[in-house]
Amino acid sequence: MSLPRNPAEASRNFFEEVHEVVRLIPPGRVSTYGAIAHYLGAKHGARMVGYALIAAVPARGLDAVPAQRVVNRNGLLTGRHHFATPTAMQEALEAEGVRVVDDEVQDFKRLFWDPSTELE
DNA sequence: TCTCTGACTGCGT
DNA sequence: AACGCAGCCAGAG
Repeated sequence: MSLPRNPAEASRNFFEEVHEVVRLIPPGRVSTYGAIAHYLGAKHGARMVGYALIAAVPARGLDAVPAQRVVNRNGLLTGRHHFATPTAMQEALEAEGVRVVDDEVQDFKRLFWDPSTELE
């Protein structure tokens, strides 16, 4: 599309894309900021994906945007501090059957869900 | 308008 | 293998 867009609208659109991808992550599976950024064309840094989630949860809610399923490339729950409580992210994951020990997703390599591969 | 910081990642030393 | 640096873009002071 060649419609002129304001910067504010462009970033809002990016947020929407992130929300949609995160929503596609199956329960009990996890993905990473970098994988999502790569799937969206890697135009935006992986940081922007995380930044989008900060706005995503308060706006759409954890039910609409399961942000707990997005961790960093090491499988660490780096964003737990942004949840209601420090343990909310871990509890949400464990409720789906994902084992979390010391802020680290167990069996991360097996549970990893890459949108570029799984979603085609 | 400039500067700093941040739910990150990959590459070079 | 470990550490440091730069790139990514947006929002706050």
